[in-house]
Amino acid sequence: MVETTNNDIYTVLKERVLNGQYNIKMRLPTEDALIEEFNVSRYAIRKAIKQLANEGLVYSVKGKGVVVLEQTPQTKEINLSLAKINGLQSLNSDQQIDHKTIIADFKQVIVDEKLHRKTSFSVGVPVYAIKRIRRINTKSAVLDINYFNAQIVPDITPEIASGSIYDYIKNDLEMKIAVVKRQLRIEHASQIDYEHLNLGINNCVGNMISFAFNDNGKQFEYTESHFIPDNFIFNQIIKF
Amino acid sequence: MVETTNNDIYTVLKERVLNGQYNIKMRLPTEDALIEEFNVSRYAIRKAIKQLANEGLVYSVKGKGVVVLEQTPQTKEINLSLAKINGLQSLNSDQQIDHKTIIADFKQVIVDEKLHRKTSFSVGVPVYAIKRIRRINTKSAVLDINYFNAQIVPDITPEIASGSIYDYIKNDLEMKIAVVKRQLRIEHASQIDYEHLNLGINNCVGNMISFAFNDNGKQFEYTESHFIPDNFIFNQIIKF
DNA sequence: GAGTGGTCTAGACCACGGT
DNA sequence: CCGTGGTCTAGACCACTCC
Repeated sequence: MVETTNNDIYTVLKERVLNGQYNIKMRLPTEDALIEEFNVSRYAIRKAIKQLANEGLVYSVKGKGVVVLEQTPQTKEINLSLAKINGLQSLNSDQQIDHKTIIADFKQVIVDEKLHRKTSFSVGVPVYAIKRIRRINTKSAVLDINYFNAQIVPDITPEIASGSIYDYIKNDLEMKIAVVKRQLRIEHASQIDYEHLNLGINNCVGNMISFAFNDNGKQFEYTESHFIPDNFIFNQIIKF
Repeated sequence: MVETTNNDIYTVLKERVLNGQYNIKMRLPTEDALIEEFNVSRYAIRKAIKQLANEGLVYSVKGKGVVVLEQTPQTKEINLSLAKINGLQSLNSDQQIDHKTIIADFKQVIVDEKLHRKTSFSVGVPVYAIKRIRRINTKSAVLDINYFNAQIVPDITPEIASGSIYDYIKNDLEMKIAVVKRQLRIEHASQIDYEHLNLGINNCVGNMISFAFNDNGKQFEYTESHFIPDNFIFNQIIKF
């Protein structure tokens, strides 16, 4: 996520926005003024501003200027979490939450027609089918149902699965994860959810479905993450 | 969302990607090749590719090229829905779904400390507090709890609220909506949800919380949209 | 009409991937 | 090493906002 030296411009501007240095006018200085101040080209300035806009901190209006969006407690949190792109994603990659992983199921299967429709892996492809429970603060909070294409992600072991498969992919296989496409739904809890999750009185789960692609454009993973209510927040910013 | 004439490059490339014209190599032509073909500058080409990347259709790799991501039935849907940015958002703005709006509550209140903490509107500000039920296919599917800053969005009437408040804001007030920040959670259903929604056997709701800002950076809306399970899908693309 | 951001061009150098 | 995309500069013109 971090790039060259001129990325510093973004950092400085962000700090100023968060500190409220521009709150009097609710505007950033003009691009020309920033070009002068940082002594860089317009490209560099615009890139920094675009990054701020992507985080929902500012908004550029043609003919007017770059508007600073009101800072509110809630929205500050949103900014933060979006900046770090954490949230549930961390369950798949690096995580800093205190948690424990339990393997409920681990096997290798061949994709049939039914599994094909669900995962969109081709029929006949060998995949690892893994079920894992994530315990967070002594609660079974997430049930991960993973399918990894065994031709692209070979030699997964229960040992690896009990740690981070993403670390294995990145560090051991030295494969680059390019894009993850996600769907999020709310579903009535199924038998398997009741078995593995601490649902309490709730009878629904969140279902985050992920399709992950490597930098050759190949889908190597299909995952359903079923999680219990009241514990997770997803953030999103829509620009008009 | 649409810009200048050279936006056509994006359209052409997108069509080719979706048609599978680049599937043999799983690559786009190099930037230089596209510059030749379209006879434009590198800037224009890169802008078009970036747009494709934002939709999750392609992924640029330094030193390698622009990789086309595998097209699968599921992921195609994701692409589509993201391209149109619909989903639940449509409930706030333009909507094409067959639905009916029922006003359950309509009043004007002054923000107190408690409401301030929830909405992040300043204490003392007059707001419209509106509750609306969205019936979709004869089912009460969504309960919208809106708070609009009455100083920024004045003169809302029940008539306006029974239609589209966003249309009123855009067309009548001629205000520009700049950014909407969203949180999505799954919550145990509350009394008011049971009263107004066709929850069936489910005892949970999705809660989409929206903070909307105009192009002066001012937050003019806080909304909670409570929706029933199994009917809505949210999409997201994460790039690494 | 003056000021501002949005688009676009032409050209340079760098960093990474693959051979 | 070559080819590729990523960053950056300098400068131009256009479209919009606001006085």
